Amino acid sequence: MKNFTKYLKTKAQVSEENFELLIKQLAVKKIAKGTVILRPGEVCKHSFFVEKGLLRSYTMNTSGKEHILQFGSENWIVADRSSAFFNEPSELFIDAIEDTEVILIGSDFIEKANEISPYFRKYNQIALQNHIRHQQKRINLLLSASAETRYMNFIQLYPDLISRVPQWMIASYLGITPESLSRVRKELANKPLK
Amino acid sequence: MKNFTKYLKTKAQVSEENFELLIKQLAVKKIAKGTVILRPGEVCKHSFFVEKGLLRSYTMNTSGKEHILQFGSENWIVADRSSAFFNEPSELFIDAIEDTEVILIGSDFIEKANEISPYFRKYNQIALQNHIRHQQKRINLLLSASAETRYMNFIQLYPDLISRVPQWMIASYLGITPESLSRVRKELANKPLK
DNA sequence: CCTGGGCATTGATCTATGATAAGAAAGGTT
DNA sequence: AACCTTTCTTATCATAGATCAATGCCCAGG
Repeated sequence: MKNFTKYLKTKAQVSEENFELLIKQLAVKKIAKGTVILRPGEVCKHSFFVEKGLLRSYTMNTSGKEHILQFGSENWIVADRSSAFFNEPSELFIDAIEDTEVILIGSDFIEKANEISPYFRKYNQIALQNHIRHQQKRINLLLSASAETRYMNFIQLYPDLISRVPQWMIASYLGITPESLSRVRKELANKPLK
Repeated sequence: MKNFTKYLKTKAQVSEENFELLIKQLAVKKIAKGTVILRPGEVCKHSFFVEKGLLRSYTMNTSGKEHILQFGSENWIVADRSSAFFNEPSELFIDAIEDTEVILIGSDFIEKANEISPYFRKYNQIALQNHIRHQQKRINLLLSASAETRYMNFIQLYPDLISRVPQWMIASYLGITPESLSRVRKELANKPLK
């Protein structure tokens, strides 16, 4: 829980004593690589704070094709926000790309934390706004940029993920086929300008 | 201010007396068709509640191509949330597609409303979450669906906009060229199954 | 240390959508 | 009504990226 502790104390500015109160609401869980922890139809009852490892959320269309919405490595929170907030059945899968350790954050925790720390509420607000900003950038990229540009953007945004995520998943995140990504990479290798 | 009044009283459950207090913070503004009310580099100091008319927000890349992020007709709020919240320079344009009447909502208003009505804060939260959900759906569509599918989705989601928004703007929203949209429409007209 | 199943690469097509260009239609303005 | 501008359509050609198929690679488990 080291990362999460740090997260709470710095980002949400939770005091030592409040911290003691809060951690009682939490559960830690180990998730083996490949394990699915949320699937369509289920309500997303927890947000998953990644202590260690790597998660992904994705949709699957009727013909079985996956489309990755988010990766979450250490210190990221992965969840279906809509499902959790509105208490609706999710349309997403969430599973583990690596053996992963997560902190389960339920609504009870959120409520308690909101009561206890005014910063927590504020930090949550910031997190939501960041999410919106991030999604907006992604929409804009999808509307305007070529596969190559999107890939370069990905590299810049998530340099650490390049080596941890299989290439076909990156392709899925970018909205192209693995073959296309392979070609894009080849072309980039040839013109190593800069 | 009729629409906005209704909006405040129902969605944010503001009482009559509080309402009187709040409206002092507000300004109404008429915006002629084509007028730009936010441009890149400026900080978005107001959210625009559309009383009547139609706004759009969009980006423009270096070669002058526009990419529409949002339309906002009656009862919608249009703004650059990131710029407003984080007090950063915006990267968006906002302008009027029709002669439009907006309510200017500044941060002073938000703060006051939060003080006065607990529901207001809550409603704001809901609005943010809705925004996220909506963006996520759009990302998923852009990742997975053809131009035709995206267009049909648009029709279903915004039936009223089809007649009010010029077709090339819809194309821009969908991430395709006006010519392509014209083609898509032609094909849809030919196969009027269902 | 073999071996089999994901992954990545590569090549050969195929297809949806882009680019360009031109004409037709639709509005607004005088 | 006549005119000009903007929007929409249509046609042709060009291209990014998809699809299909084959090969090689790697490394995880027996």
